[in-house]
Amino acid sequence: MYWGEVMAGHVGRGVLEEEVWRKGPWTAEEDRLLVEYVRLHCEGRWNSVARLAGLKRNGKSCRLRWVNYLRPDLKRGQITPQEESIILELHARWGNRWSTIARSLPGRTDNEIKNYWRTHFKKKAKSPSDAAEKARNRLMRKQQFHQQQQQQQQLQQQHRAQQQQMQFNFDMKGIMAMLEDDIHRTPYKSQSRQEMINMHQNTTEEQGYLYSMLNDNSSASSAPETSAEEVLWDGLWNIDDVHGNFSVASAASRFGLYNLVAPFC
DNA sequence: AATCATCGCAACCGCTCGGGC
DNA sequence: AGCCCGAGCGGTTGCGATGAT
Repeated sequence: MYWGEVMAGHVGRGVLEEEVWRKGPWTAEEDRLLVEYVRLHCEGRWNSVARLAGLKRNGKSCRLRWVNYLRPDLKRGQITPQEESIILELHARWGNRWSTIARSLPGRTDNEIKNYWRTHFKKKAKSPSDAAEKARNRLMRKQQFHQQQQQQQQLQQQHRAQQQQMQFNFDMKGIMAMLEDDIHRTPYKSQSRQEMINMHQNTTEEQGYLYSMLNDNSSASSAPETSAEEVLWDGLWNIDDVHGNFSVASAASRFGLYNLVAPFC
């Protein structure tokens, strides 16, 4: 147990008061206080946590503890082979943009993915036949393959899309109502509605790609079979990633989160 | 059994970005 | 326009756990 830097500031009637931030591992009691605070006040304004929650931690530390460890929608346990392949592919595409990669892995944090990469792939990547290079090559081949398939299927999809359009329009009304409710209930700093919608569109593209990638081993031709609607559904489920890391895979825990937090927000 | 090396992960640090004033 | 502050991100560190010798 150790104590961190001393923050000095003028408080009250010009009296210099020293504020000492606690550092190092979190205790169970600190965790309990932080969870209780978030339950009551939701996320955001982390710097006020120290005052309001009775924690001698700075806002940064509180945010990190919540995001990386206490958040109820976190997925525990080892990284699965599927998740590993996603990490490889996305790292090949985006490099060390851990938070971006984490958005495609519901329940996983950027810190967790970063640590996983460092311990599992960084050494391998030093050799000429490094994993990242291979992944990059695979990605190129898949993109070429995907483009060809897209061209072939474009005509077929146009016909199908027309048929689906009517039913889809009907469904979208319900979905948008749900999202409206979701966005309303989950505060997310500096994320305007239009930004979220834009991000949703990007996510939809990514989901389509990931879907094809995950199906690559079992049936290489199955990915292009994925209908535009399925891809859209995946994207819609993951729109929550931009402000809460939610997807179908974490649906159950999400309800747990709302039970814990949302009723108070 | 003791020592050393390695691994895995939680936590910290420094920087950047965006919003408010 | 410039400054300040809060939040988020990627890089790094520290330490306990585990395995090898």
